[in-house]
Parts: sequence; C-alpha cells; structure tokens
Amino acid sequence: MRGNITMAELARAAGVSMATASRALSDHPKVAPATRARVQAVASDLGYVHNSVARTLRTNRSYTLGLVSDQIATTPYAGRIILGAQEAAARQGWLLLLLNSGGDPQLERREIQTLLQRQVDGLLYAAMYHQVVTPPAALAQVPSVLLDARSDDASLPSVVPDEVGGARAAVAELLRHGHRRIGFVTHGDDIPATHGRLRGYQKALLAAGVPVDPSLVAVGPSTPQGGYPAALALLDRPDRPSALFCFNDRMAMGAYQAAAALGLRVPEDVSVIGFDNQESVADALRPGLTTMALPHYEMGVWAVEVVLARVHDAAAPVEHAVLPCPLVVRESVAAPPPTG
Amino acid sequence: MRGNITMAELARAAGVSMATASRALSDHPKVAPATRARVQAVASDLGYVHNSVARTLRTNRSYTLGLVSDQIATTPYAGRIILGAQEAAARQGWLLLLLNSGGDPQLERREIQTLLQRQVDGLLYAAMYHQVVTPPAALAQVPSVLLDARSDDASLPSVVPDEVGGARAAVAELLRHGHRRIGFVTHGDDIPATHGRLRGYQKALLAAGVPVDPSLVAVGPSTPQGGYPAALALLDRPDRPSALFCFNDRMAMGAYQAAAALGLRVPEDVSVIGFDNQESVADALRPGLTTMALPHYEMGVWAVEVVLARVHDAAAPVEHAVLPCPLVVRESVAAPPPTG
DNA sequence: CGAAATTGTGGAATCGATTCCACCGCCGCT
DNA sequence: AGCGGCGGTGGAATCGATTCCACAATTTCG
Repeated sequence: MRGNITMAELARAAGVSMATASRALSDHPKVAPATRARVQAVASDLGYVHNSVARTLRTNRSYTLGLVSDQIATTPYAGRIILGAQEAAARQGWLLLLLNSGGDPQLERREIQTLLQRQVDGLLYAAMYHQVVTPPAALAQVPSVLLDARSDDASLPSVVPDEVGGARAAVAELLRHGHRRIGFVTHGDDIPATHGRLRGYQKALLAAGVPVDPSLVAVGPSTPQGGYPAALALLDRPDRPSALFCFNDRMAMGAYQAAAALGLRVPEDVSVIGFDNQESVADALRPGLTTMALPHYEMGVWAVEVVLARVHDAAAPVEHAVLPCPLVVRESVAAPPPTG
Repeated sequence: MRGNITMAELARAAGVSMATASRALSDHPKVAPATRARVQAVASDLGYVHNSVARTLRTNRSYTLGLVSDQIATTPYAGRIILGAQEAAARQGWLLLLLNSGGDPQLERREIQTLLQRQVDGLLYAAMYHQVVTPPAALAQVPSVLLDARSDDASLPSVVPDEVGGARAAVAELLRHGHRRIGFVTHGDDIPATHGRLRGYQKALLAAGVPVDPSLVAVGPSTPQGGYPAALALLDRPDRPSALFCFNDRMAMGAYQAAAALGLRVPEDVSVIGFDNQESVADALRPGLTTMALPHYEMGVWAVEVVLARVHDAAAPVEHAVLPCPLVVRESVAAPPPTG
C-alpha cells in the first residue's frame, strides 16, 4: 500500500553519499550548489519524502505537541481552542496529538505518560472553561502551558480570558448608550468567571460614577431556565433597570423570555447584553444578542506559541496571559426608553 | 528536563540482554516466568517507559491515526465526532493526530503528505456535515475512511447519518401523537440532508396513508431567520398544519417565533419537531425542542473501528454505514388541538 | 544411555535519517 | 615551492527498540 523510497536509495540514484543527500535536502551550507540542485531534483523526481519517525529518533525532536483536555468538545467552544492551537502549531511545522481525559485524574496521568513516551516536544493542558487546577506533575517533563486554566502555583505559563475586563466592557457598552440602572443576571457557582464578571460589572459602574445597587444583581442557575426567573425578578418591579448584563448568552436567552413575558421589547424597552458569544444562541435570538466573545481561538494560538518558544529556548520566561474579550455588536442594545 | 531510561540500561540493571528484556516486557511466550517477573520489577522500579518512536521505526506501526477535516470545530457538532474517534482509538491504544484544511484542497494534499510521512497507520477524512466528496488520491496509501461524507466512487468505507430514516422517525413521532396535517419547514441547498429528509418526510406520510400535500412544504434559508417566514407562511392560513417538522433546530427556533407571533402555543396549538439536536438551541428553547440527534459520536467511533479493522487486516471488506438518528424527546410535541 | 526436541537466552542486524570525524583537492599566501 | 586552510564529500556511529538466528542447557523419548 505504501511504497516509500528511502534516503539510501535517493543517495544512490543521485550518485552521492547519504550524508551529502541529507545535507542537500536540509539546505546545509556546506554542500555545493550543483550537488544540492541535483539531489533535490532527483528527490522530487522519485517523490522522496523523509521519514519523520527516523528523524525524530535521531534528533529527539518530534514536531508534535500533546493537547490534553478534561472535556474536549463537550462545550461548543472547545473546537475554537483546538482550531487555534492546531493552526498556530501548523504554521511552525508542528502537529497536535489530541487526548481527552474526561476529568479522570488517573486516566489523565496515563495519557500524559503516553504522550511523553511518544516524545512530544510540549504539552498543552486545557480546561474547557476557565478554571483553577492543580496540574499533574508529569507536565514538568517537557515545556507545558495551561490553557483556559490557571494553576495555584505559578510555575507553568497560563492563558485565560479577561473576565473582569470583558464584563467592564460589556457594562461600558450599556453606559455608553445612556443606561444608568443596569441589572446583572448571574449565577452562584464558585468559578473565576463568576467573580471576575461581577467585579467587572461593579468596576464599570464605579468608574462611571453610578452607584452599585446590590438589589440589581439576580442569581439563578446558568441556563436559560435559570436566567428567566432571575431576569423576571429584576424587570418585574417599578424601578426596573433599563438594561441587563447577563452572565452568559444562555442566561440572556432566559432574559429575553422574561422580557417577552412582561411585554417588554428588546432593545426598545430593555437592552440586553450577554457573554460568551455562543453563536448558536447569540446569533439565533431575535433581535441578535450583543455579547462579549471569549477568545478561545486566540488562547489556543497563544498557548502553542508560548510552548514552542519554550521548546526552542527552555529559559524563556513564564508568562501568564489574560486575553481580552472583544465586544460583538448585534441588535440587543439601544438607548434606554425615554420615560427612564 | 526529560531523563528517560533506555532499554539497554534496563537490561543491564536486570542482568539480562536487551533481547530478553524486550521479550519480558512484551509478554513474549518464550521467556522464563522468573526472568519476566524480575525484568518487569526492575522496569517499574526504574520507571522505564519504552520509546514509541524507536518502536515505530522498527515495527513500522505508529499506533497513530490522522484525522483530516475540512472544518474542524467550526460547527458545534465537530467536537462530538472528534471525541468519538479519539475515545474509540484510545480504547485500542491508538492516538489521533489532528489536522484541519479549512477546505483548501492544496493545503489538504500537503497535510495528508505530512501525516503519511509521520507513518500514521490510517486516515479519517471528515467533513463537518454530510457531504459528497472526491477524496484525495493519497488516502489510498493507508487504510482510510470517509467520515460524515460519501464518495462518488465507493472505494472507501464511509459513514453518514441516516437522513431518510431520521426524518421518517420524526414524522412518525408526530403521526403517533395523532397529527395528520404536518408541515415541513426546509431549505433549498443541494446537500444530501435536504433530499434525504424530504424523502423521509414523504415516506412517513405515505406509509401512514396520509396524502402528501406539496403546499405544506415551505422553504427558506436554514437559519432561525429563514425558519421564521417559512413557518409563518404555513401557520398563517385557515387550514394550517397542526405540526411542523423542521429541517433543523435552528429553523425550528424560527418556527417557535412564528408561532409566538401568531399567538399559537407550542405544543398546545402546534407541535414542532426539529433535527440535529443542537443542544444549545434545542435545550434552551421553551418548551424544550423534541428533535432527532445526529450520531456524531457514533460516526467517530465507527470510523475508527473500521480503519483499525483494515489496519489489522487489509482485506477487510469496504463497508458503508448509515447510522440511525435517535429521537430526543423534550416538550414540543403533543396531540393536535381538539378543533382539528 | 545417547539422540532429538524443547526451552530460554544472548549477539547482532535492522528500521531511516542525522551528524561527527576524517579526508581529499585546490587555492592562496609567503 | 611548500604549507595552511577551506570547501566539499563520504564512512560510519548513533538514536532505542524489535527480532532473526545461533546456541547452551535441559528435558523427553526410543
């Protein structure tokens, strides 16, 4: 099925030694231009492709990175992380070996062993939502990066979204349209996103000189079904906010439903802004949901670039990146209703 | 950083030759039980792990499969394909090398070359929605499978969802609840899903002895924005259908909006059934959308198992699988309103 | 009791590319 | 003219595991 030609055959066909053939193909300086040209011509004639496995054995460089994740692809976002990582890797000639642990620490350790015995040059340890983790010790054996996760100790580089900044920007967008009473529909799980987005919400208000009213923060499960009653509670009162910032797009969907239930139109009567830019929700709602995008693709890229930097130079500094969440404008934000 | 022990060192430590050490570790029959035990003990003491690269070079088996896709992860489903493939591969000791072409045929050829020169044992060529493709010739060099795609010639095994059967089952579910006038909200793109689901719709009606009324088929772009007017046209007439089968969940979302605009309740006044089981839509809608699930995970599993079967036995037959789309019941289907 | 068949082990070739080291000409300088 | 140096090339070791073949030590059987 596979009839690959070897370097020895190539060398013979070109009338040179293997040493010279190898050098000619890798553009080694010390090879006569004529020889190089001849070897390369013969190589492409014969359809020679080098055997990466042999090269890896000899050079101890596999041009492969391992991506270990707790929940590959269980979330709709995961794909963008993987895509970013894969493309960034490919740009530098690297490939990605994919492995998912399902969150089982024992399986995870075995998987990392498997990747290491395949001589991966580096590892990406990805969580599928922003988390604080204790990375397995085996990661230390090769350059590694935490992706969408942060470690308690700071020994590994890491990249996470800027929850605080994103929330600030979301609220700033509402402020910019003239809103002053802004509700926050959020949830109670103890994850970085919860705290960060609340902080960002508060900071944005403070920076604009708007008093922070704790009664404007409503909590429910982070689903459409949870967003509905939370948003309803905020909107179904005389001093209702003119805009809602929602923890995520799913909760924003619930907020839409709450507004509809009260006969309020989005955005004429109440503006809504979400978080996550979950396409299938944000883009599907009517009107389209303005929201903050999570930089999944960019985090994937960043992680690969940092790992490869450390592959090339083990002494590269340990960075911790916090990537911005860009605003995605659709149609759910407008000026507050005149009656105010 | 990496201080790996080699087999020669292991052999010396255990007081045997490399040949014996190798045999002891791979449970070769011809090695004395005592020797085997000793070698294995020493191996685990020293933390010996074999070097897969060296093994691959020697045995010509990489325990790696390549997954080439046109649009990895651009759709929310992609992840499930990858997950299924990865887990099925892992169960047999294989790993997945991931590569995405973005649909560029030239890049794609190069990527396949890259995978081949890494000695992958097989290839999965995945489309991210059911498609008819002309697979690159290089696939023939190793066992390969088409995933969520079908070739014009039938030389490669392939696996696709059962569009016809899924649509039949969806309509059957509506019939089962007593519906007789059933609309079909679909679109006009020339892809297998369009034709298959239409055929299934018609077949189900015919099988139930219900006349097929072409005026009950409405066409629009396959988005929520396209589903809205199409559904509206069907519902906003005196002899409106009591149920709608929608090409996908996004169009079903538009159908919900159309029903709401006409003051019709789902499912009391009109039942709706979707296709795709796109969690973030189907699960988020109120009431939850009953729909047909695409067997992405299962297709990933099937593809890997078939590739590996061909890896082990090159003469394994070329199969073409059509996997069932299971019904996912939520709350959008009920009996037709009494007035008929 | 000796020949034949096992059983267990080791030496060394092998997979395919990279690279160290040695070497051969030839140019240029004194 | 002689010598140092350099550009270009080839031989062979090397990476780490697998496996063919040979062989020693038993065991089995006529």
